[in-house]
Amino acid sequence: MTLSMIYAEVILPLPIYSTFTYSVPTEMESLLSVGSRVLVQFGRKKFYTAVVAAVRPYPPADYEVKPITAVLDPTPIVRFPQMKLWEWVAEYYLCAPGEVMKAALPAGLKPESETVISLVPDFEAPEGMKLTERMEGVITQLQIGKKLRISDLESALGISNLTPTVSAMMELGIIELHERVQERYRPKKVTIVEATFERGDNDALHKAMDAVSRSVKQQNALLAFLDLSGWMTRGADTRTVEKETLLKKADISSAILKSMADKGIFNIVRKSINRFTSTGAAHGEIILPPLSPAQSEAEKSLIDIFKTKDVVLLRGVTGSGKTEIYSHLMRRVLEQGKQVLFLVPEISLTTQLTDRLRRMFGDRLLVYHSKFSDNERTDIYRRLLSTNEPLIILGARSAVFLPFAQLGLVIVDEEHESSYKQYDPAPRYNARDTATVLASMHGAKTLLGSATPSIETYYKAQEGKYGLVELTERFSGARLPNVEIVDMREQRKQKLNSGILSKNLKLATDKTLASGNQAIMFQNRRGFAPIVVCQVCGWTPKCRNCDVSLVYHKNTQMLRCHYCGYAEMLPKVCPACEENRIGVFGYGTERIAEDIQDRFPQARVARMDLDTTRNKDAYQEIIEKFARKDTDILVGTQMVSKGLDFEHVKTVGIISADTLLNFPDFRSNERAFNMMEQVAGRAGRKGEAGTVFIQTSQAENPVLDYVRRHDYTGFYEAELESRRRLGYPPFTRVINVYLRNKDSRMCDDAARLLANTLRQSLGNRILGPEKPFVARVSNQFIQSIMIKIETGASMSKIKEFLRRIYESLADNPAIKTSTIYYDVDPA
DNA sequence: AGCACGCCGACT
DNA sequence: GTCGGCGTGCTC
Repeated sequence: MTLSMIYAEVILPLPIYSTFTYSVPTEMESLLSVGSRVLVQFGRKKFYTAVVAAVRPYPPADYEVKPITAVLDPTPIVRFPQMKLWEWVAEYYLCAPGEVMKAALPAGLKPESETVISLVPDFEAPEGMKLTERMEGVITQLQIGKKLRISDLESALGISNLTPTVSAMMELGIIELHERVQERYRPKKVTIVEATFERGDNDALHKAMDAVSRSVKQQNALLAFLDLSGWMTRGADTRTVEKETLLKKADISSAILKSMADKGIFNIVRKSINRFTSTGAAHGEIILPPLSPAQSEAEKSLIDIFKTKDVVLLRGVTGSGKTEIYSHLMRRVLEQGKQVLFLVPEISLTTQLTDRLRRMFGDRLLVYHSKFSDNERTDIYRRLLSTNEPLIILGARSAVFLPFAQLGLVIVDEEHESSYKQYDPAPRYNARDTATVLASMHGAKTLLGSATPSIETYYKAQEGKYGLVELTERFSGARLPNVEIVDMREQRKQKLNSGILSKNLKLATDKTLASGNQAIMFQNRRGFAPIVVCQVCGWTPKCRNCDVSLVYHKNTQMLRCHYCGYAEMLPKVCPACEENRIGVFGYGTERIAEDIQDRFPQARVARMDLDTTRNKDAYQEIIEKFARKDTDILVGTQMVSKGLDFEHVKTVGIISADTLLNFPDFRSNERAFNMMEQVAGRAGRKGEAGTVFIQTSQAENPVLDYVRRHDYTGFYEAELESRRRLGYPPFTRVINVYLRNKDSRMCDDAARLLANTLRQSLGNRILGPEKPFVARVSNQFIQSIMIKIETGASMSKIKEFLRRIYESLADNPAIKTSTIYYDVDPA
């Protein structure tokens, strides 16, 4: 060990609350810095990709270190402000740095080693060596498969733990192990068609023309090629066209190109797209539709307020045209040569929005979300890493972790959306709040947009911490929908309703359909019937893994758990009493769609929920069909409430508001108000106002009246007062502590002990423990404790405090066997 | 998270 | 007696 040796502290993609130190071999020193990706051996055999968090000139005092195996990239893959953001997330959301790393990097940048097993080439068994049945099995498999992972062997042999067998066989010298590190990322390859002659070589071109004169298809191909390559118009470097594009344009098969290649007109080559260099995207003027006077005034105020505030809330009623304002701001930022992060909830990343932005910003727009393949995400990551050019990144939650070079603006649309909060797995971060931190690290501004801002955000705006701009009118004179609260108790008493439909909603829908318009029916529950019960003995089916009732799905005749996905057949007779009297009650979207079809036999009814949008394009298809007016009535869950623009929707029915209003947590009112206001916003976005019918059996609930009057501020004030009284956010910060144990008793004990200990120092800031709504998931029992902390308290002190408490209890068997995790600022 | 090590019950 | 299950602790 030389004196000049340096040491790297690295983050491993594991849920471990510390970094690990490795020595840096001298030949790697110049290649490595903070943010570098390295390969390290961790434990006896595993290799992981790690990221260098710090470099130090001295070794750790109390243990030996291993050397770094390899530096994986010539330059760091985590930029400096990004690394700062990782640290902030780990600190604030009480999670391990490795968990942040996992969320932040696309899988293509995190190769892991896998152990593969093979037979020792010329192994000869000594006389009388007896092998176990398992060993024989392993040998047979390896003779077929040559090199296999342990997990492959386990699944092939149907055995769960082969490790001891494998070690024994190693001892005997029958098999050997290898570590195989695989970079999963494959650069994208395209097939290119290239002219064999130079541009300007007209002789050659004419020769080619002659050569194809006897085939119409080949002529088409050549003409299409000249057109696509801009042969006559563009610069001299245009000798190539993507094969795929050419085939489409000329409407030919690849056999045609093949024969032209044989004639020596084209070369056909496979080539990996070089995306590590700039594509020279940012050229040309950005043309945007002009803003209305109200929008343009809002834009002016935004720019003005940004001079003094880093974060501004834009509250604009649905249909007030926030997207146009965003576009104009984004253009300004691009023109300053800076980048924009445009965050939207996952579900809003439909082509409706992407297409619109694409038309405005062309290839200055990059889209990033979880439906993309990992290779595509890795591409975008590397692309950003390699460039400083002004770009807009439109993305869902995880886009906050991309390697921005110089961010000028962050926009968080629908900032109140709870899907910005990740719950499982860790890091349990809120992308909206993380994005404002990211912006401040870049010295950039943040714009939060919503029609119904979260209570926390609006409070900060009221307090002057954030700026505030409000748009109270809908764009182009559209009016806010009328809202009618329908008391279903009254309907039933007077027998006005037909099943789930009140008379009011039924009549309005009839009228809407008759006038050639459309309706949306909302129900916040999927499946056919959420309640299944034996009418003789009261038996009801439960999930075998989770503590919830199963929901009946009619089209598959299955009972499903909506938490873990477990499914079983609906039994013919009750398993408890063997009577044939199992009844199904309540309404999910599946049943509502069926009912609606019965009531409006002439209407074309479609359903949109998790079950009908499982495959990749289904969501898009349902929306497009509805937009084309090929569907008259759309029945769906909250999916129908998200940013869809349909001008012919005249009637919206909220089939039952009751389930929305009865959630047992402090955000229940807020969620209900937002949800109903969003759904209502789907009605009458152009021209005359639509009507929204809210059916409920608690018509007197004040939340409904605020929705009826579209009175956000009234709702806000009432809700804020109740939060103040009960000590909930924004007056405190909530941290939920969860304990998980596979033994129900142990779980209870550990939770009680932890809660009592916390209570000793924090008193009535501690609530619980209690069983969460779903108290058992995947065979693990869960308990939760709520901590309400003063808003000013420092996170590092809280973290330290929780760690101390845990240490003091670590010897307790119930605590020791429980998994404890935290959810900071739960959604 | 893996993975090794060490302690207990059900089989040749 | 051994094989193979599972609980516990460590990894730079």
